[in-house]
Amino acid sequence: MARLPVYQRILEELLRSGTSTVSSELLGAAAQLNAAKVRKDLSLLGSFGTRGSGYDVAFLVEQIDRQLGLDREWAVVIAGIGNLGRALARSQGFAARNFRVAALVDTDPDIIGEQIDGVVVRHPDALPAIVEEVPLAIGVITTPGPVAQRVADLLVDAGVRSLLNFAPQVLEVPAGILLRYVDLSIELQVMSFYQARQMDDEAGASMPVIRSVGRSPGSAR
Amino acid sequence: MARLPVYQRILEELLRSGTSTVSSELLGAAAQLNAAKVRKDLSLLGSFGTRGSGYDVAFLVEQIDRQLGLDREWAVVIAGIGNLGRALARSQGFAARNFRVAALVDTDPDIIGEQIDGVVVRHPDALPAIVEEVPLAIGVITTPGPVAQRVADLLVDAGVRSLLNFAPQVLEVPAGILLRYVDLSIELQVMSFYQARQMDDEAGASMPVIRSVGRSPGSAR
DNA sequence: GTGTGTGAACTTGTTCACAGCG
DNA sequence: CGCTGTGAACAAGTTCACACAC
Repeated sequence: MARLPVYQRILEELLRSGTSTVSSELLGAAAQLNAAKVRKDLSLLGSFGTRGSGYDVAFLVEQIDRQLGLDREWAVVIAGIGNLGRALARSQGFAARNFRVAALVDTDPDIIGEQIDGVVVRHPDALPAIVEEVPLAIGVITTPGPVAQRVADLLVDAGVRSLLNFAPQVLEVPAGILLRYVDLSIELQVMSFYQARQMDDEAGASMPVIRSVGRSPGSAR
Repeated sequence: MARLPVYQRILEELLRSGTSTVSSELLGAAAQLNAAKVRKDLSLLGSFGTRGSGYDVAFLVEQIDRQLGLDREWAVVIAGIGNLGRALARSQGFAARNFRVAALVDTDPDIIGEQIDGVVVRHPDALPAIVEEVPLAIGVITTPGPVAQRVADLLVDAGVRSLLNFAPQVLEVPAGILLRYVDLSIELQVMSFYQARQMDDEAGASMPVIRSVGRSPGSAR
């Protein structure tokens, strides 16, 4: 369920602020969804709530972590060390959780050998060798579009099972490989779509309907 | 509809390769969804297909562009000129379509004044003045989490109607403001969730194929 | 009383299947 | 005859409402 990471973030925030118990109502408010949805979601992890008081925050975090597979460490490889790849390599999003940037690859000889946060950039040809050191779980593609497919193939051949694609390119991967797109251009287009509709609505209707367009993390989100 | 930008990308690819007509079956295969879905989606833009032959690629692109509001230019402001903000400012995702990076803001005095692709970084206090020059449509938040809410408030006050948030922070905005999250940490967690399940399943038999595009949003997103 | 867990109603989105147009 | 457009069946996801545990 795509909402679990959202709950998680909120729960950790609560933990830091010293709250030990939370109701579905509260959690829902923070996640901007209703209490029933929260309860349904959490109930399918098991019955962890206490009727009358709510959920134990620390325990819930632990359960969600386990469910998300965050009790293991995941080795991440970033392919394409341009502006975006560099930014991601340094990003806190990886470091904060059990994701470790284990490898960086690029084809540019000027970039190979460079160190980013202690990880050396290597040539994609080294992927088989890299995998022998550390089994890579997740590949992040931040190359230009035209080479993205080739890179994806290399990563899959090297044994990577999940790909997160930032390149503006629809990729083909074998069945069984998990593929997600994070596409800036698509995000922007979706936004302009809603905004255009909003403007049209305002121009057209004599009774302007305030349309609160829902947020959506992940499915994205 | 969140799939329109995906169709668009494929259609433009087809245009470049000189294809002038396309069936729902083909488009579906390229977008990794079935033909019926494609037809349903396209039918609610109007009846643009020709029975027996398919859709005219160029015409379809134009219709989708109009529907997505890409026939107008959208002024984008990026708030938070760190690694990610810089990468996005230089990104092709903006330049390629009718999104123009009209302003960059940051609070760091060392960064203010810097030029990125011809746009000068200014202080957020200048937002009202910036809006007077160019009405800003979309705000992109690439600040650290803790200041994201403040920045969002500033942007909304300045008249920005849509926000794309890269900060690891759940934001609150007034009704009527469109808010989307692109959260690396959440993307990774979703991946590890599926991958963990996949590993667990492999004791069993099935190989689930999970593919997803964009996000979410939505309430997801 | 308070807040979970869950069946049952409802809504939204997807797939099927086929009539009808080019 | 091929492929669209669409109603009708189906599935998934969301909300409601309430019994019941604490």
